[in-house]
Amino acid sequence: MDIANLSIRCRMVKKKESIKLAKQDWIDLGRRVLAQKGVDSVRVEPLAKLLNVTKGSFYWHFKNREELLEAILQDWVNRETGGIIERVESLASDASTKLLHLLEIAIQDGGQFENAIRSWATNDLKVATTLDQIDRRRLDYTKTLFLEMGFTPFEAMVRARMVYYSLIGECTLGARANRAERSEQIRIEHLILTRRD
Amino acid sequence: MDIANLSIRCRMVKKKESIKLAKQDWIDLGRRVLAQKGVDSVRVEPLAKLLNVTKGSFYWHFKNREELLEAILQDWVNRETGGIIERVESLASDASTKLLHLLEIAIQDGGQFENAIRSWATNDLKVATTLDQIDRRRLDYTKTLFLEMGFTPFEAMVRARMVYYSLIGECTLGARANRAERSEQIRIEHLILTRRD
DNA sequence: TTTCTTAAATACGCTACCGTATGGTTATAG
DNA sequence: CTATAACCATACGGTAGCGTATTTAAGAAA
Repeated sequence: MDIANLSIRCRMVKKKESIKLAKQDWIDLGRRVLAQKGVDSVRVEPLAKLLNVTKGSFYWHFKNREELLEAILQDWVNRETGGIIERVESLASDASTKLLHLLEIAIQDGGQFENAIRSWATNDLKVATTLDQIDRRRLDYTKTLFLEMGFTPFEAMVRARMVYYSLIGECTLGARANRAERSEQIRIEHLILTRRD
Repeated sequence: MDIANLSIRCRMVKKKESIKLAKQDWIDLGRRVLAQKGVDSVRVEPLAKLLNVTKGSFYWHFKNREELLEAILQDWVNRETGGIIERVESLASDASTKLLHLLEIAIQDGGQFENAIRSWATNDLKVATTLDQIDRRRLDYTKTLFLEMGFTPFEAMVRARMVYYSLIGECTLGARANRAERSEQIRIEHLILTRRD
């Protein structure tokens, strides 16, 4: 995943016969750079170079760099809505199985993008509150699963946090181990978290 | 914890009668800025301003910015060695109690510094491998605790990861809740993780 | 006191990036 | 066929930060 590969012009036809860019093209590229290099690397001139245009283009679509960053964040929120939770809900009926699916499918892109957002959030209050809302929503959902299993509210919350910590941890430490081992690990995690006194 | 408060000259005597800086002074300040603002904010001229000197001083102590960053990382490794693990070992005798202490004392500064290192590691291979070694050491230690409790190696490893994920997660999501609730949460986590079939 | 060493100031050139102003090109509506 | 809007290039002035070269100051050593 070289950063050079990010420069693929979407909607390009031939060699010199390029089509006009749209706002979304900048946002998409910005999202990838954010995921790989962090916010501080999302800069307009380098982005323009990757898109094979000059920044004249950028400043037609955006007021300034800040506006792009906001757009990237908003774009993430939109993608997140209707994400994992909905997919899990559509896959199973009982809470325990839903939890298992949650553990299985949560990590998709290795969490690079989420990590980038998290570290971005430490220096930007707006991002922090946005991320906090997402976290809360996911935690609440996970908590309901444990509530459905009959745990008390407090026990459900603690377990929900442990699930969420596991998911974040997997991203943070990077996907380790092979598929088979990971699958077995998930089975045990699921067992530990759903076991009663 | 304003960043302005970082500029306190250590080893300053009077008002204009300042003593020469040492390499460590730059490293200390660099570490704090790293924790609060991330690697990309550890820059020599701003640092110099915070220390009330010019960068002429910096380039006497360090070859370049890179050398400071390496020093900060190494400084962290040194501090880490002889850190939490040793303290836990000195506090208790049986594995289960050690685990409880580990859950209690692990998060100290809110994990800001560790978070900064983790996000730094995504863009720097040397940092990544260093961090990986630390992670491995901590995971291995936690695993031995579960082994002492009689779990199988695989079960011990999974549980060790869950512990470590919880610790990282607490840092990542930021210290939430009050002391009492947090204490109760730890008690339950400990229970969940040590319970057998 | 003179000399040597360490620490810091000053001045400089250089690069990366921001944002603006202005003008050019292309597609398309009338 | 022309006029307008959308899109982009070019050129500019400005700031922040890197690293170097040279000079200055102050304490230790001689």
